[in-house]
Amino acid sequence: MPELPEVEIVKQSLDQKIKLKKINKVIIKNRNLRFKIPLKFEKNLINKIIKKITRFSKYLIINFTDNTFCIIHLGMSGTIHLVEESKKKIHTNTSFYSSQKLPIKHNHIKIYFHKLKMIYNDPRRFGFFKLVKNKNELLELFKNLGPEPFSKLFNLMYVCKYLRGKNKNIKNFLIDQKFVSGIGNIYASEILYLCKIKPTKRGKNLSKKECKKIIYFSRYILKKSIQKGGSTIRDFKNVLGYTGKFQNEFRVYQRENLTCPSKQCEGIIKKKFITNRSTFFCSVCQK
DNA sequence: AAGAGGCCCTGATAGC
DNA sequence: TGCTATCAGGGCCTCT
Repeated sequence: MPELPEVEIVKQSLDQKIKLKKINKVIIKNRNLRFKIPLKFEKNLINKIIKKITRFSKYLIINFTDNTFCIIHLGMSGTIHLVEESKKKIHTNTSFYSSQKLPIKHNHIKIYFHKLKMIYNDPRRFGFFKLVKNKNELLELFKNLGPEPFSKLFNLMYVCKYLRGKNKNIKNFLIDQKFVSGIGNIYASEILYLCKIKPTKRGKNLSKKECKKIIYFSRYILKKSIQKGGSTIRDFKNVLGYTGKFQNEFRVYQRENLTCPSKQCEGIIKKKFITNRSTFFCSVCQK
């Protein structure tokens, strides 16, 4: 469930470890990710040198020195692992399998550098890798995505205007990447809790003050989560490595039937399916 | 055109 | 024990 903060953590660690490295070899075990990996993929990557790793929304972008790019999306279960050539794992990302041990199944892509390899693991195969020829093609791919919460474009006028007259509920707006990009199902519940807004409230019924809160707390939650190394859900091995800590600070997510954490409130956290996605909220203090 | 819902996929878990 | 059903959720696609 990598949302913006988790992808940001992966980006930061990847950038540290593989910047300026040259790709020596690529091995694909399974091409059937969200988008089928073309046969020429390996050949196209060989000898490319990594300039830097950047991120937009939930997308990792490997920038090569020849001004081409490789976009990586982790889908819901994708993880990236870096392994020293001695087969000893030196680093893992933060989402599903923050185990010291490398997962055995579903290691679909292996990219080899000098004394280091990068492994892409993704049991559910909702993620993808895509090579991009130039900056224009990159912009084209992202053109339908709304601004990130941190962007100046995600401002009061934009939010009010976007929600005006809309019947759709605010929770679905928060996870709608055309409205704002980077927020997923977990953080949407957390943001609305801090805003004290009911997830089912229709866009058109939000006051200006509430729109302001949406902006403020979207930024607040994502920033806080990045500071804590993101959230690690279902970390069943629970060992060393780059395990996120923000899941310990969830106020409502997966806290059904617990009391509302707000001091003045004695409500009980409820779970409700909103368009097939679990949503958590306090029915007393969220209006 | 807005919005709802289906679908892709595997693994963990619950219930019988 | 082994079976089946349910849930997890990002994003694309179709249908109304």
